[in-house]
Amino acid sequence: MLTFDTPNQVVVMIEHLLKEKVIQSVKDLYGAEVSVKTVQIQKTRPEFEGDFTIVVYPFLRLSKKGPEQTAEEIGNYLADQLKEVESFNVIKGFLNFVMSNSYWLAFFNDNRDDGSFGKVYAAEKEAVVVEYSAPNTNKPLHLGHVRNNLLGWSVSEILKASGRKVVKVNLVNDRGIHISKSMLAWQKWGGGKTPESESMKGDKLVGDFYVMFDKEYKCQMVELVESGMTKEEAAKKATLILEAQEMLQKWEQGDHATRKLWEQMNDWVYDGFDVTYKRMGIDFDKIYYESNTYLLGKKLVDEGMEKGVFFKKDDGSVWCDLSEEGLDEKLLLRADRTSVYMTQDLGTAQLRYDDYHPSDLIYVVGNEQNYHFDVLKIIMKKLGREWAEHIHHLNYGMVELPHGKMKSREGKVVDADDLMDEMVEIARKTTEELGKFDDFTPEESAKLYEMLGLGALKYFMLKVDPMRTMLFNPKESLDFNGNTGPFIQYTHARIKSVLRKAEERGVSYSDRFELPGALEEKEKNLLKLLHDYRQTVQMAAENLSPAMVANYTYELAKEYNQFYHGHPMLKEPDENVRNFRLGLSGFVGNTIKSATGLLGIEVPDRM
RNA sequence: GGUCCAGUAGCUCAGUUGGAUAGAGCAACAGCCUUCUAAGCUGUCGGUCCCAGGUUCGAGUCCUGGCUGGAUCACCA
Repeated sequence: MLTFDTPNQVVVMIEHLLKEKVIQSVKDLYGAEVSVKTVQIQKTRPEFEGDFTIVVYPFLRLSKKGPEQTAEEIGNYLADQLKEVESFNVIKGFLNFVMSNSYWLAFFNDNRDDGSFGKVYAAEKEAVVVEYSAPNTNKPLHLGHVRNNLLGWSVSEILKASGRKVVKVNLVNDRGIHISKSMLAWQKWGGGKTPESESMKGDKLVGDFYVMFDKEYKCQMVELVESGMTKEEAAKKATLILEAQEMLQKWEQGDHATRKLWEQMNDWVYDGFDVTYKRMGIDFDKIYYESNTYLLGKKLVDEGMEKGVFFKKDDGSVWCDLSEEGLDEKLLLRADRTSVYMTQDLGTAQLRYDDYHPSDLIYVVGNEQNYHFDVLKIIMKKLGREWAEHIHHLNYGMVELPHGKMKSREGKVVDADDLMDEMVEIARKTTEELGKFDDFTPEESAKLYEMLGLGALKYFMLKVDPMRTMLFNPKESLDFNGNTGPFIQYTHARIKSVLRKAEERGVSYSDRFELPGALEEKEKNLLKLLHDYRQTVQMAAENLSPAMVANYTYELAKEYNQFYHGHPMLKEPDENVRNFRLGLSGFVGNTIKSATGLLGIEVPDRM
């Protein structure tokens, strides 16, 4: 999705070297040019001997020889020229290279203690702006926001680790007709209730009034329909909606009392959101408020009128004609001059561009808004903003529940706070059932449960490709075994435990190693996986996909557990082998910590 | 109806720009704790990669057409 403007020089990998040599070998052997793209390098499948594999089928046209012979010739060429290549074998059109032990050992020795292994912090000058969360001030955060927040935060961290400068921004949807609804409900039926008087989180209190409004509004509509109105008429004529509209206009005119109420209720909500964000572990570099940007949006609408790209209808409403693009007409300003969603987003996009002149603007927003972002891009381009080309909509699928969908207006949602509570509670129960660590203080235990519960939740949400609609089944999703966050956390704790024991026994394993003999299969597998980490981070950044990091981390943890099972360390008599395995464990531990860090998952030293 | 997205084991999901015999976890069943953490490891069972064509040395992956599911096409945000 994102392309790298500056090729990454810091991460020079053996794959690149192999590629270059293959291109050269084809040139020298067959006198033909091949592009970088046609050279495919992949990891050798476990059932064959080798570390890297090159597919030679694409070169047969040039060599005018059979696959085996071509592979043999290229293999000889590379084995001759690269000291890192130990040997090679050919199976059909597949050329498998075995890298030398000294290559793997050098990789191991050079990187195992590097705390920033796999990450590249050579920041570009221009930032990438990532918007996520974008809450609505009258709805408490729910399951959908959880996916959004985790995705946005993690994508930002991954981009940073890949060498980009990132600005994390939130856009608070703090104005509009929906806000008037909860304000009106509070005025009418609130009886002066406050978060303090009710001992409630502010966002929950305001959310309740929003639900209350909707309920009463529906009652009014039913009455009107019974008195002979059509449904559409009733929806427009109900006194509650008329009052809400009047309130919105008062707000836009800056009416003192209305503004004051609005500020007070918003403050309640922000206090509530802060608690949720903090617990979730996400943060922002900058917060935009729509109440500050919608006026800029209106200016852009005026600009569009002057440029003749928008037009006005008889009632005074302003529209943009998108029929050339195969779309409809889009409303930008109501007849009463109040702004709509698109107006605000035009303004925020402009403001954000002016603030940072970013190379890319990423919007983490659900896929139900694909149309909105298509339109946003088109309109910005019509206004002559060339940078609109760099707007990316990172859309993600909805989170569905086993029994139908969530409906926030009816209050049928999986609330983010409740969900976190539940996960942490399960972590507590599970740990207690396993009978672990009676020596933990209550504070230490609480911290561990929090880590595990949230780790399970985060991993569950992030391991799935963002594009997919995912199913959240509370019963099955809250598992702590298998492909889960706690499994990875457990692996880390296990590694730390061994290293702790080694230290207690005074075993030092910090030297560079010269390993006698060959690496064992599991050891080699681990080295290969660790070797992949840098590439995984880069790919995850390009694809804006935390799922790639999550799945990589699982593979690594799984491979380590297999290694752990069959390879003693502290009891290994050969000191050199023992120390190598301890060093390898440390390397894996560091990498797990680094990778989970990109996902916002903390790993404990004991569990 | 138009547009966009998805469809892989009973369930939840992996599957880097097309590459070798499509992989995990859960569930089910059978094993492994006096030995560095059993939240682990090993094994068994489980597949028409939605269907049909096409492209080519090669298709889960690309193209076309269907089928199924979801989203969207608001003076809600």
